[in-house]
Amino acid sequence: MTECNCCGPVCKQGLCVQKVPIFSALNYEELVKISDLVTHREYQKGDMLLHEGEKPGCVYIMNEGSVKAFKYTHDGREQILYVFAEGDFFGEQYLMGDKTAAYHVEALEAVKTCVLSRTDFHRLLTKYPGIAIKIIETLDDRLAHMEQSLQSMGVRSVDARVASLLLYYADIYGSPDKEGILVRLPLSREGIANYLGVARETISRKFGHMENECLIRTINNRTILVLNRAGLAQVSGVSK
Amino acid sequence: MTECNCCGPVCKQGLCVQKVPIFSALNYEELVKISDLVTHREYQKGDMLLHEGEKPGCVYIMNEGSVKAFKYTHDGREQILYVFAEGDFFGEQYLMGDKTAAYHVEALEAVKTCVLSRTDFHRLLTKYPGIAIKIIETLDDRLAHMEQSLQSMGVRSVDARVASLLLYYADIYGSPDKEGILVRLPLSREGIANYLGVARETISRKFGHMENECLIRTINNRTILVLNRAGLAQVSGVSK
DNA sequence: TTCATTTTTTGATTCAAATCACATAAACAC
DNA sequence: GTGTTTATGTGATTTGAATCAAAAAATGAA
Repeated sequence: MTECNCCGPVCKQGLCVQKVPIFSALNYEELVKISDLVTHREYQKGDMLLHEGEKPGCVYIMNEGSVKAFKYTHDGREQILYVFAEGDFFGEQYLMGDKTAAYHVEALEAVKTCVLSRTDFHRLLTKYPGIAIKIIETLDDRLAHMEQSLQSMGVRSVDARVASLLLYYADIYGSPDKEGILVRLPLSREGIANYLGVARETISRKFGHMENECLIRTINNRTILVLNRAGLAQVSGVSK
Repeated sequence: MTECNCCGPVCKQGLCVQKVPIFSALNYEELVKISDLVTHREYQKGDMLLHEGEKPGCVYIMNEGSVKAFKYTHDGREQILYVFAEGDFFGEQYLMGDKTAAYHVEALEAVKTCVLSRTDFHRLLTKYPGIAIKIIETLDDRLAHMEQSLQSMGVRSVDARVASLLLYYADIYGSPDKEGILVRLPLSREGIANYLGVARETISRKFGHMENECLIRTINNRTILVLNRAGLAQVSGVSK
């Protein structure tokens, strides 16, 4: 990890905090004030931003790149809980009480973050209730997403879970292409397996099966082409 | 559902909103003010408080009894997401944007709630940032709990999941007894199955197995005695 | 109490995914 | 490029939980 000096006049011009939805309620002047409170950090792929059990004392706001948040299960496997990308934030849990981080956070690629100290963050919330409300909204969204995941995990078939994850990635990371939607996956097969809580081999087999059914085409390890979005949606919604 | 008139001078004496952790940052006068904004509702077992897809326009604060929040999966099964009891709140998601309820909420027994309108709630958040911060904390806790559940669902064996749910119930609903911890379960076997996302029969078998191992004793359909807490913890933590 | 209804338990069978054991391919460093 | 390492794919087998089908208990009402 390296402290970068991208801030100062240059950054304020671009106003990196502008990217962050939780600050969207603020006007330009307020954003400038917040920029002053923010420091920046850069990480390489594989670097740890946070370890489970630590007490970081600051909020991380994702500026560039993506990270995975995960825990190890008792039998030593990695369970991925979130992938955070540009505009997402994490670490707010530890600012209030004296809680420690509930998961590890590791860079999936080169990453730039904006960092706000515990005290500054707290002060901001008190001064600008709009930010707090934005955060509540974001947390509610995240919660809704977790609820959705929990529902998938608990009840739906693995086929459905894989299909619905692919649809989700297609929506957020996909770009239209002549034959379908080109999707750069944020995670490897193994990562996807760890996220869905299934075996790596199972993902291979499911992808293979979907390819036979002409729902997708794998381009390389990190890229797939969604050929039949409706078909995937069918699989994701109708458990067989 | 019936509107109750328990409020007025009598309620203010008892100050029902006092029970609610999200208002714990406030002083007595502030609590009294909020009491004025709150209306009360009562429900019978089986009554619906909220339907998925509705836009209720108010926050529900649990005063007495318990409710389950659930969705139906595509294959028609019920997936329970939460059991809310005294002091919990829900419905805040719908106050911000124009979102609709993400789940059904049904009374598990006789229930009393405090209800705050969308606008009053919003006004409170803006006026008392402390409440917003409390809510952020609560949502973070809830999120942490979901993360935990998601992790269990995805990776841990069913034995471990059952054991960890029993431990959780023992901690929040249990009372010490000469032989162990007496636990009144908030859900039936079927409810537990729907919460964990497994078949009802599987819960029966797991309970039976745990009884053979002298970890628990079933008293009746809704009550169990935890005989060996450490043993349960062992099962919950060590996947075999 | 007794009866009816609902909930739970138990057994037999099926099935989907995990695991194990490699083969193959892709990514990366030099 | 070549070789090395890491990631992915495939087959054979095992396994744990779902499902199907009744039986037995518990609960609730009259």
